[in-house]
Amino acid sequence: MRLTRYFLPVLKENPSEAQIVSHRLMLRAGMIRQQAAGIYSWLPMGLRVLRRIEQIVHEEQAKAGHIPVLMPTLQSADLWRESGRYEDYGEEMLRIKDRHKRDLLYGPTNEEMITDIFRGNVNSYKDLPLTLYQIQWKFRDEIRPRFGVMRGREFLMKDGYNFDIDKDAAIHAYNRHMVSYLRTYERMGLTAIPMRAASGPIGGDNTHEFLVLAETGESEVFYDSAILDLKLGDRVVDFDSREECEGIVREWTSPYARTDETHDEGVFNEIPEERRKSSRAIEVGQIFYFGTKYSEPMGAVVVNDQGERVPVHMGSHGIGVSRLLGAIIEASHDDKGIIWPEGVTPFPVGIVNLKQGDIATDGACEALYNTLIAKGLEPLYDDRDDRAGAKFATMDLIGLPWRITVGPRGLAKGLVELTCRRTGESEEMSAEAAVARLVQIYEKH
RNA sequence: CGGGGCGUAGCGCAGUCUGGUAGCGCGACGGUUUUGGGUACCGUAGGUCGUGAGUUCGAAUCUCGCCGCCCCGACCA
Repeated sequence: MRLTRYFLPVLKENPSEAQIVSHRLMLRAGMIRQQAAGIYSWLPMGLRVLRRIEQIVHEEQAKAGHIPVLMPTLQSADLWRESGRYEDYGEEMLRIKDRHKRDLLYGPTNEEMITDIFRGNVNSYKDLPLTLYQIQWKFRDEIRPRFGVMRGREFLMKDGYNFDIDKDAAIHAYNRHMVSYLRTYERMGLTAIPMRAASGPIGGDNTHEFLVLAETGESEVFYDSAILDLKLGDRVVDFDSREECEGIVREWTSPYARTDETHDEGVFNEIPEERRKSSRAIEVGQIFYFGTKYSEPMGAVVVNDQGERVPVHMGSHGIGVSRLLGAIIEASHDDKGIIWPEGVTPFPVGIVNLKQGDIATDGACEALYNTLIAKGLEPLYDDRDDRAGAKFATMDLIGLPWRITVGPRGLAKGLVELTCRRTGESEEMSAEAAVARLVQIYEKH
């Protein structure tokens, strides 16, 4: 993409509405604009990252054997009356009436709807296990939205629902989700710690939240620092294997890690002191097993291998997709701007032309631009007629992990400069070598 | 919802106390200059001062209502 043909409205100054760093940077980097309290438009740069995150979620869900669907944002109140949550959910649920005065609501979550789909179409244990998920906009009418997309009222969420014949099978689904979530966050460059949590309005006993450590987090967490050393890395996981999933879950849930809601000072104090940590953290996902809480009242039953009608065991699982942008920026930025991890960056690399209008630099940039596209690494090419300083400042702000600087000085020696946003380190090399290096870096992402 | 604050040009702000018809910086646009970290100078455009009513010869400024936004708290992916 050429910057002169793109839509990237960056701000030099901090908008007064934004308090925390991720919110400020998302506004300044031209990613989002607020339309109402807790409701945002996504501009091209923000949308690109949002789509990257969605793509990673989809890919990891597919590996775990989960099936994508898409349910509407508006739901009939009748479904929620069946589960009893229409009354229970409270003011946070946005209620709407259509022209026939029928009660609708903008879905804050979809347990009822997915259960309705299930009960109308699945009758036999032979169709289990089944896990359906979607990535869809939700609305929760927070009393006080804040922190930009981290605590918006409208938010994009991956929500998934597993249907299993019994508790053992459903626990495997729970474990499978934990493993796939760990992989998902890792690919986004995040360290997300699974922590025993409280279940809230979804219900159920078995639940973990995934938390990213950050000073601006809304949760207070306590953990054994040993958990930070755990990595899934390139490990190939057989998601059908109960033993393997259970083993990974055991490994990740053995070190102490809890939110303040479930924190136990006594158990915590048994950890060696140097590993005893507390911090603020951002919740970026949660998984639940809640058994037959919805299937029983809503009649989601299947016939088992004995010919008996039994309610299915269910769980649900969420990833805060739009919130993740904020969480990633909170975890990865400096005083100049955002630093995107390679896995989610809107563009893999930026090209800075230091002398726009110069035949040699323009030509070198064009060639580099086309070569990178041909390699599947679409660059953001700053082809504006502007000062070097202004171009560098924009690149630093929007946070592309790599930058290639092309100027007459280097070109005279046949060299360009490859700069790492995270470390600030630069290296002069031929354009071919820079392309080869980038191809190598992005092979993993 | 309780407490606090704010609403003036795209962004950041001054002007409000003490009424006289709107200004600064950045940005945008045009030029000259400059050219490896937001260059300098000249010029141009852009505002029904959130909104409605009232007071007044006259309201960004005073009064009342309404709307919106931000911060702290309780609540939440």
